[in-house]
Amino acid sequence: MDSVENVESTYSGNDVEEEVQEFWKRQEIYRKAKERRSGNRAYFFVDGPPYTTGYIHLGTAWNKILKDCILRYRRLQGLDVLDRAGYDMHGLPIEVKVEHRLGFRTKKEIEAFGIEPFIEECRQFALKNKDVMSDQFRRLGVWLDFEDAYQTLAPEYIEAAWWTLKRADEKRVLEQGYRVVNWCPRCETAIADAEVEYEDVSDPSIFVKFPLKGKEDEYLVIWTTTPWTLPANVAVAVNPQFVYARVAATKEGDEEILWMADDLVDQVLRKGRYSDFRILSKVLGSEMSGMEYLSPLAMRVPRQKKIPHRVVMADFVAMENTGIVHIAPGHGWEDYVLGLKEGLEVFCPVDESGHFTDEGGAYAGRDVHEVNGLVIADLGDHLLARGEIVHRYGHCWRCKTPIIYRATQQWFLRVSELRERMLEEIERVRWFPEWAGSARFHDWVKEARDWCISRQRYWGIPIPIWQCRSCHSYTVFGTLAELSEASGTEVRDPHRPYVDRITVPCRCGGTMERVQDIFDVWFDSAVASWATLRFPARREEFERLWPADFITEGQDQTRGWFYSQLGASIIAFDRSPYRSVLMHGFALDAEGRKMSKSLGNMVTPEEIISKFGADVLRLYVLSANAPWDDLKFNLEGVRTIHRTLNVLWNVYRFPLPYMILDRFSPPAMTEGVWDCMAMAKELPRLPEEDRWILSRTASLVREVEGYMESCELHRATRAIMHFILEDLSRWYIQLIRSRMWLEEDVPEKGQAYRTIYYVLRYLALLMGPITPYLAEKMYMNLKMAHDPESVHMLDWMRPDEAFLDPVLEEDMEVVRQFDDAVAAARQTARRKLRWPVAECIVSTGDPIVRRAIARLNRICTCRANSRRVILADSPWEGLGWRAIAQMKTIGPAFGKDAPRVKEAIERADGKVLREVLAGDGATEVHVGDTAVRIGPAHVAFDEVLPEGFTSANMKNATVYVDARLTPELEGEGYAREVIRRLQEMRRQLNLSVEDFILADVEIDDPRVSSLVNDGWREAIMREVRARSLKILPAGSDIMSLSSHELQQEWDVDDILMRTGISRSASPS
RNA sequence: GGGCCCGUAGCAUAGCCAGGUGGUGCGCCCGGCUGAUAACCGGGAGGUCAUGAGUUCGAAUCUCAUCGGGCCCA
Repeated sequence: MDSVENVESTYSGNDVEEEVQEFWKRQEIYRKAKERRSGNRAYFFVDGPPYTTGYIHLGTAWNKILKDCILRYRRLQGLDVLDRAGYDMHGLPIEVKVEHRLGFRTKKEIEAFGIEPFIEECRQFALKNKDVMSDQFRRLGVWLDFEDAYQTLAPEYIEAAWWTLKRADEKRVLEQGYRVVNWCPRCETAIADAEVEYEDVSDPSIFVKFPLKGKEDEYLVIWTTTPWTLPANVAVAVNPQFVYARVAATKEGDEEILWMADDLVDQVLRKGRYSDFRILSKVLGSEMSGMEYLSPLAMRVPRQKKIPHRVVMADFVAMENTGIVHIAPGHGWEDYVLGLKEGLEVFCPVDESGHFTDEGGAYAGRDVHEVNGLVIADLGDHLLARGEIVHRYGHCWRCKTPIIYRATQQWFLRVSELRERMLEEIERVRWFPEWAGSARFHDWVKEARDWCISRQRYWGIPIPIWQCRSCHSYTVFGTLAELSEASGTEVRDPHRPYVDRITVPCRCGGTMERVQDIFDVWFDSAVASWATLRFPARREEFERLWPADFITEGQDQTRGWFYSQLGASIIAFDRSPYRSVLMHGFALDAEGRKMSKSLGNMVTPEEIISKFGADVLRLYVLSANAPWDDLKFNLEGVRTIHRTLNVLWNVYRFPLPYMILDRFSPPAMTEGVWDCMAMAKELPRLPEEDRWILSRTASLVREVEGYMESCELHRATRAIMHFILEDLSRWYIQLIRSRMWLEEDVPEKGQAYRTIYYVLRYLALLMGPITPYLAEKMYMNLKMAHDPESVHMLDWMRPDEAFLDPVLEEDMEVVRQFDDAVAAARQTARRKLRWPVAECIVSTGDPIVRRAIARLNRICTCRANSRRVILADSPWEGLGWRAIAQMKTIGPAFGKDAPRVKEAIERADGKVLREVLAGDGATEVHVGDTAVRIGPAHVAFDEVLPEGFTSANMKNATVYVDARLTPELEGEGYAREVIRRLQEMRRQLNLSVEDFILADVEIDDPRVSSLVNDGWREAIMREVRARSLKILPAGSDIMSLSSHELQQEWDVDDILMRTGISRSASPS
């Protein structure tokens, strides 16, 4: 494998990414990876289109990373993945941005500027941002088709929306109606429920007296936070179930009669500062039906004089405020519905811009917010109380203007009629997590209201309805061709204002013109699943692929894209447009708060990438938590991930120099193609640690597969990281280091090369979907000449069953615990790992521990740096015991002799006493001249370690370490101290692995010097690759030291050592 | 006010569905290793499992209520 190269000593995500990006681009890897799967079983993914506002935030990045990870995985599995990216490019947000840029504040300014130049500005804005965002996504390593992204502004896309509306009309769910809608007075348009954002605001909170018709000083008391809607009042509602009181209330000597809910009398009158009251009578709400009253604003709003105000029944009236609700069907949804039921007049004296019309009488021309104050003033004595209230109020999602409710003429889709079908379809979809569908989405759809799809704006898909000026009949055009044919005009660009100019002759002889409205922008993305297949212009792909196999978006899209798509799809095809959905969480800051510009806690993907690289960001967001939980961004967590990838980098580069030195070549099937099956053949001959890591690898692949199937990406990534850190870095690599250093060409070295090569190839494959750059970089260096060009072109391979060895994995786990226990026992003994010990005893009754320690004894001995590792029963017979008198039982039993019994017990040989008690159950001790009988209850025993031993516990066993030194052990200990210093100096001279040196050592202790020299000189020379070495007591040969290139002094456990080394000139 | 989700050491997370000794990582303290080396490893301290009540022999886990956070709605 002469292609393997050494790599930089530290992992730099950005360097790797730059190189890999360059490779992908030069070799057109993305195209090739797709082509490789072309024609295979299809996997149809639909990208939820981000809105083209120009920057991506952490949540957007997370969203695309999730998509990319899953799609890369599917592609490795051989599926032909349809991965067209998409962009949402119409709508109010862009209009608002462009308005800001042009300095406009009203629609009139836009009209004056001209719709044509205005929408062209919008188009340019969207197109530019689309490209910026695509570049940002690419940098994240996201492989979606950005070249051919679907764009909601494209004519073919617009056609899909038109076609869908035509279906709605055919199915008779399209309706034109006069209804109350959310209205933004700044944007002068209806907005959808989904476009309303709720924020806390302070509003007036007023209690108003409505005079009863034909009565003197008798009133119904209502409460409202929108005084400006009082000029449009036509009724009040009471709850038929509630008890209402007729109260005589006194204030400043005057008495008046007030009606309100009985339970609320106290608090209302307190607010109105009444000094006294008495209840005259009580009635049920239902009995108040039909009572008539007058508007207190009749003098200001002439229209009010003609309105027959009355009391109506409504179940939605709550026991709050006064229990009587002011009803203005022109300005409230519930009011409007109630009005329909009761046949109330819909009075709406407010225009598009939120100003009162002439019908508003004294308020004509005034803004609603201004009218709030005027109304309060005009109410005069009819104002019972006033205050301020902070409550949630709806605002326009784009311009943040408080919305108002207005009754207007709009186009609707009667979604409420489709509710049952939608609920049925939800159950057929596979949801991740399950409750996203069964609970959350289900509950939302259950409440679904009709969808107002018309907007009185410019930048959007024009509603393809042409209506006759004379007879008012209308036609919905489903395609551009239909429109061309009917109008005799070629449709170049189906946007406003171009399509507005097209007229169609009506059957009645009149002329049809397009209705002025454009679509709600949510309707654009609602048709994405077929628009992205270029339906209806093309049918073949639609027939073959639709509905989508998978989509994934944030939890906010429950009411957004999950919903709009389902609604549109039920209308168009009567079935769900997606088969499975992963609902992911929101990106929050480290405190769990929403990221927002105003809070200043935004974290941009760029800042993370520039510091750590895209792979680190990817692995972080994928592993930090379950996809459906909110992501609490934590920089420390990102750093930890970076460290993990650095460990992977070290693991990967560790064997490379040795492989290069030995000209290692992986087993090949045919010339230059790796034979991944070869490993299985030599499996029985491999050392245990190799078979173990191969088993772990096989287990890991299975584990990852399972987690990927259930979208548990956090578990998949954590399993991989655990493997890298625990199994590979902290264990396997440690076990095979010495095998890598072997000079001779021995079989176990080749086996180690082949094994680690195999593991790294698999790891690169597994990590392809997660860290596509690093995986590619590893693969580029490891692959053989005729292997697939890219790690992303490999086929998912599941290792042979034969590799799985659960017993071996279990045994190795025991050994790792043993290893930890030995380290702990050594720490107690203050015996460094470098120093050998004579013996480790594993005392246990557990058959698994016994099996493991026996079978993997070679590894135990080596890891423990012990001459022997042996098994012993539990408790270990080498232990001593100290008898401890149990005064709780001795006291009552022996009375005043107790202290002397205690003394006798503790004087006895604990070990003997214990054996006797265990055997006979009782024995005698001598107290003075008499012998007394004692039993097990009177004595407890403490372990006593033999001199020089320490111990530590592991699971189901105790490890005893004999840390006593012998001259032989001491010699090796010091020898290893010498080796370590000479190696350190080699490093300082920057020598490479194969260089030789000349070395000399002076030890300031004649005994130690001769111990090391006599037994270990040759071994030291071998280890440090020395051609010559003198080991002498201090002062014997200073000249030899001073001649060296590098000299150093060391303090080794209070013994002074001087060392000197030089490069050996002779070639190796 | 309603629906869904979340709350476990300084921080982040596992365990919860199927009740029985609360794991892990980072950080911190102490030590080790040194041919992966501006790395790596071991040990230790650190927890009212948000709060309160209930079910149970036994609750982080099941139930209810409350508090805090998130998304969505009214």
